[in-house]
Amino acid sequence: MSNEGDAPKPRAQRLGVREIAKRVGVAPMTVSRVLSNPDMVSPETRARVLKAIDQAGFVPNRLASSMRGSGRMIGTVVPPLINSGIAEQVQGMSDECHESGYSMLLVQGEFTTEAEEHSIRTLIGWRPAGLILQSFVQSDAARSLLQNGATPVVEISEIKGHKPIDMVVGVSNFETAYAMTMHLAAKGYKRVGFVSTPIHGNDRLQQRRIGYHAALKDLGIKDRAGMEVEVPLTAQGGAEALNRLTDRHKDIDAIFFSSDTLAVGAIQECHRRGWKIPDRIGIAGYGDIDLAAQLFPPLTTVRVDRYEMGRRSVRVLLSRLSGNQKIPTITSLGFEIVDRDSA
Amino acid sequence: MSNEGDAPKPRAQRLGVREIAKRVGVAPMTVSRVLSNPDMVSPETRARVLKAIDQAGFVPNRLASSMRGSGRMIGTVVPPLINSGIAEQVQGMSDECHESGYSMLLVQGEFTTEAEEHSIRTLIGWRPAGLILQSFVQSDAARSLLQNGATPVVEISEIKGHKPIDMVVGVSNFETAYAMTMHLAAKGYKRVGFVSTPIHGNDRLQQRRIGYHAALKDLGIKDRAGMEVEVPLTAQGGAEALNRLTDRHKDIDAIFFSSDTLAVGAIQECHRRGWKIPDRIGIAGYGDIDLAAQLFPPLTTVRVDRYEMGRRSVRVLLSRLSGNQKIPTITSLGFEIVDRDSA
DNA sequence: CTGTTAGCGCATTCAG
DNA sequence: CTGAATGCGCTAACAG
Repeated sequence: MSNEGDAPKPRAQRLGVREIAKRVGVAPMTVSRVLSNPDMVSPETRARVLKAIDQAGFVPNRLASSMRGSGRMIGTVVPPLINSGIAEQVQGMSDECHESGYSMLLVQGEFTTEAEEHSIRTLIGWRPAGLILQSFVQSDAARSLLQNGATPVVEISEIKGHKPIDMVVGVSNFETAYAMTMHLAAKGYKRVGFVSTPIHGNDRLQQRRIGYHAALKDLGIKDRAGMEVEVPLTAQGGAEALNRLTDRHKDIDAIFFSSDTLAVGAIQECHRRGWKIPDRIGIAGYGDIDLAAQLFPPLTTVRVDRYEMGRRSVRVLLSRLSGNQKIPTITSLGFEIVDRDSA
Repeated sequence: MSNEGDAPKPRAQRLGVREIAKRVGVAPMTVSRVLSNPDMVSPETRARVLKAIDQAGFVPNRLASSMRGSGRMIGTVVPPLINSGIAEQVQGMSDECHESGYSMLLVQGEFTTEAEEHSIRTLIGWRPAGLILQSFVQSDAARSLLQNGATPVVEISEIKGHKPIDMVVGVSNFETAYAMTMHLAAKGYKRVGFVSTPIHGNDRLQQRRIGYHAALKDLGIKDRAGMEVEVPLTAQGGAEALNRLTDRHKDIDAIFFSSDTLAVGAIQECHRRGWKIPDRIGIAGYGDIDLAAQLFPPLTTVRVDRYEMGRRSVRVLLSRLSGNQKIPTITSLGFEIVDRDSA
């Protein structure tokens, strides 16, 4: 029933290091070395192996390599990509990964405890060399998953008051919002509203809100009810926020939006109403998206280099992977208040 | 030197199906079954295994599973995410993957032959269950990589005149551009310019351009020199295109932008100049991004459901993976000319 | 329903 | 510089 003795074991000639080795007349190990440590192989042998690989159209199996410890994959969980400026970060991460020969496993997660934990489990299942998280790790289950494992973790997160799991890259959202609120005050605005997208579970937004309040307090401005709203992350959300806020308080003179997308929507709404910006109302955003400078009127906003944040997070991770333990646990990128015409 | 006889083989108790099995007192295979075919295991055994897994915080190694043939990873190569509407597609793909228990390996590629080939090689190295490509596969090397392999491939691509590698999901960019050009003509515009982002290597953009020309021809409008420009995919690019086109031809009365991002930029430029839209010039976009409807004035554009395209491509792929061979090779999604006020 | 055997393709030893 | 043996963790395939 089984073919042991005579049949030449007709196993389909699967294309692998073994097969290539056979064709060239060397040991599989030699082929493997050509792939990962070319210098350990003599130039001639190497050339012959390379040629065979090319002719066969052989693409080494990365899964197998990874199982032996040298995985070149990094996993990341990010918030929804649309309208959020996250796309820039992902681009930065992707570029940096690519240049270093890493692949990127991407999971999108919402800001809920269960979703977060599930995403992290999924990623860990693939035994990535490292993890980059943009969700605020809340659940204890998730934290312990991460801390037990030997997988390095970079959180792209709020810098302030955060107990890092491992490494953190980010900006102080508190500072940025504080700075923008102060900036608006310095420009003469007295009654500044604040608009955010859903804050729950997002430490960055939370800190922006706190920064806004801290600035008001330091300015000696009393909190008034109804100066804040929460809307979906869409241009329409921005318009809606403008409407709600200005309905409640006719005297509101500026609004600080926690996202440029929102601010852009609000500005369109002002055009629709025939309101002059910044005369009738000042509008400030957050993120400095591509459109911000081009907008009419140009948008005053907080510039955070999202692309660089993405790149940096990967770099920090890879640096740790290459055995460098001298890496600071926290990397804070700068920010800039970009003063344009909208406020 | 080696411990064979007496030493209890002190292999670090790695956490794996084996270890879990030992703790529960079953065979590794049973644990494996609990993981992938729970129904094949008796409820009690299953419960005990699940409990042990949970207590140990065990996350099964997906690399190992994948090597045995049941990989749940799909690979994708996409153009740059920023400003392109690709983010929506990625979101759709991600959501659909997630719901089906798949993970997504993401590679960003530029539209060059080498980059494309490199990206595809990288992806194939991970032996994904399937591939979704948004680059126009040009190089023969890449095509053969794809065709030899047994990996199902979905191309999100132009529908028209495309020789598919395997499956195709997309819209007819030709038709969309043709329809929009006709639409503009029907609204009375006589001299319509065309603006695109760099077209080279991007079959979708190529087809939009061809569609535009075909419509002009059918309308009996002669091609005039200088009615087209190519600019970077930024709002500023859109403004620049407007400037260049209106400098060349004072009498141009509408511009069809191959991307909403461009159109938005152009509209801002009009505001800056004090030009009324659509009186002084009509502006049409492509994509119907979130902002389009909210813009002042609202943007006339081509609506293509990018999110759905992403979802659909994954669904088509998974359907093929589950053995369904009756899948049509081409899936064409619809489009819609959204007539708003900007043209 | 459960267990046994065998091996996916590569790379880490260690020995030439 | 090259090779042989061994196993990463899991799951088909086949018994029982």
